[in-house]
Amino acid sequence: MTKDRMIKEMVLRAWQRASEDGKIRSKPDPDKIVVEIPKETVQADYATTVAMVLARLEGRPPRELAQMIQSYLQEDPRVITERVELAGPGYLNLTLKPDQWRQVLLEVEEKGKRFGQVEIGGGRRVQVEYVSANPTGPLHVGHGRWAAVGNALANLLQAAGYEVHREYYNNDSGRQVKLLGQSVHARYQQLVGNPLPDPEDGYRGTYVTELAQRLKDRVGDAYREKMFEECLGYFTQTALEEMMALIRTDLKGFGILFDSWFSEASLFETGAVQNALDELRKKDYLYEKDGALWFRSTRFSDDKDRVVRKEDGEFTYLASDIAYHRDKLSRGFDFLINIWGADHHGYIARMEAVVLALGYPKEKLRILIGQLVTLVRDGRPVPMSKRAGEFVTLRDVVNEVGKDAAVFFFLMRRLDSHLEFDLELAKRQSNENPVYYVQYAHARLCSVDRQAKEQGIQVKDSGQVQLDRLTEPEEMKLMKRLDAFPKLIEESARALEPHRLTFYLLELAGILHHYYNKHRIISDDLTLTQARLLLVSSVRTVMANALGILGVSAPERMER
RNA sequence: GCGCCUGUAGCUCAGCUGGAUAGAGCGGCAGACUUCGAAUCUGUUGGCCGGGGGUUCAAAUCCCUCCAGGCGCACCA
Repeated sequence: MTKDRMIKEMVLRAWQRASEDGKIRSKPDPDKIVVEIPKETVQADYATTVAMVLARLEGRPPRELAQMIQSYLQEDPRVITERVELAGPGYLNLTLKPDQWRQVLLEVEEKGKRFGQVEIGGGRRVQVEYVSANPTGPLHVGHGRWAAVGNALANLLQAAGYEVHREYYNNDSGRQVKLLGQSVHARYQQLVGNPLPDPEDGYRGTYVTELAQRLKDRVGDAYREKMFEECLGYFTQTALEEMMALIRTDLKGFGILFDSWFSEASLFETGAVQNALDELRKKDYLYEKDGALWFRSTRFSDDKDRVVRKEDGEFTYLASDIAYHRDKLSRGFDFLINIWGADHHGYIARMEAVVLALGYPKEKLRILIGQLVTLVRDGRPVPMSKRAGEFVTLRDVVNEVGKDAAVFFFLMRRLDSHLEFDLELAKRQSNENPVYYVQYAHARLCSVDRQAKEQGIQVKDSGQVQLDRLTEPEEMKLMKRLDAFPKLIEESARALEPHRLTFYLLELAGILHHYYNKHRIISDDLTLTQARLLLVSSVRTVMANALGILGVSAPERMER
């Protein structure tokens, strides 16, 4: 049980007994008890506002009630507190006995990699769909953000006791893919000496030429002078495969793995699109108008109805998206998470309509919208023009700043906050760079460990270590932060906000560096040394666990 | 015009499921290596939490409104 829960139950017992003794009229209500960690200027571990709440219920001054609750808290038979103080307008500030905090070291030692894992998921199954970039161009920086966030979120949910499935939805069908094939076809012709112009609105980046070059390497000039229509299938299919291979390679280089890759084209091949539309038709959610087929999404509070099959007989992407989500929903997940870029937020309403139309509660689908990324170099935004095909790719960024820095930077902001990515900062090897700051802390502790081994210091079994030798304020601070880790996992998972872990890591690293500079871990005092080695070993474990969830490596030494 | 996101220190941002005198990093200024790794640390500087109204014992946090920026508003993906 987490400490704040223990405190909460203490408060509840106090309320209960006050009520039984007739000191107050109101019956204990756990929902009304708030236990929180007070701000740092307050010298206490926990604070509760229960007296202020009671003041309202009882119509009496909060401080008077606080005093009364305080006396009950002090009488509590299961004493884990050292002090209970009354402060401000009616706060009760509780300070735990130091030994309560020291226990966390034994727990970290015992659980190791599993320390921090919680069971709020209860084995429920969640699917996270992220990146899902169109295979018509390389991944750009924004995709990097969704990749980092999606991966970290999946890891986080796993740590919180969910069973997680990661999926990439591949839009390998439709006009855009064909256009890619055509663009590659044109560049291919140019490469083999047939000056065919690029198609109107075609893809123009240098990657198109690269794809054409690969194709040429494979088939020579076999398709020279052939019109696109004659070899449409070959060019489109090959371009698509090459593009997907590039995307997979980039993601792998970024440390992102998926459990499955779902093909949009397969939805047409298996008849899934037709089946999905049939279901909607049966429910009277489809109708014909102006030669097109419409989904009655306004029935579910969308702004307007949406076309699923165009006048020319082609299906819109919405048709396959309906089929895709129907498929996902049918797989029995407890809920689905989609991570989309801000440029797609206009589709939320219609997707929610789809979920409802298919007969599922809206809560089955949680769409997270990520705001866009601005790259900054030397204090100036890096211009990105997709039109000219001159955007900075994810690969460029990873090559420049490294995988760990990129992932960490993508996770340094709340998802719905715009992200300014400073390339120079991400590369800097100093304390200004947050990712190095954290990794260095971990490496430093590994170094201490090596040092201890070299000096032949006997590492005792954690149960044998004299924990009460740990008395410095910095040591208490470290143990308190370690203790907070499982709760952090729980809250971050609940809020679907992996970025909280980066802030936690920065804070923990800060306390550690401070501690390291002020106190020597290895000294002549053997029992103290052993206690401190256990402490820093726990810090190291927790840092590694948190970094692991983020998808950032925890190096044992830093390259110098 | 409508919708979503954002607006907090010079800069980049936490805090937003309401709680005490609003935090961090960077920058600026002044310091610390004979030390287990100085890729580190210490001190200091810095705020009408975009403006206005409301709800509450209590508002950066919730509601309304206005202003500013980003992104959307397709029979494109």
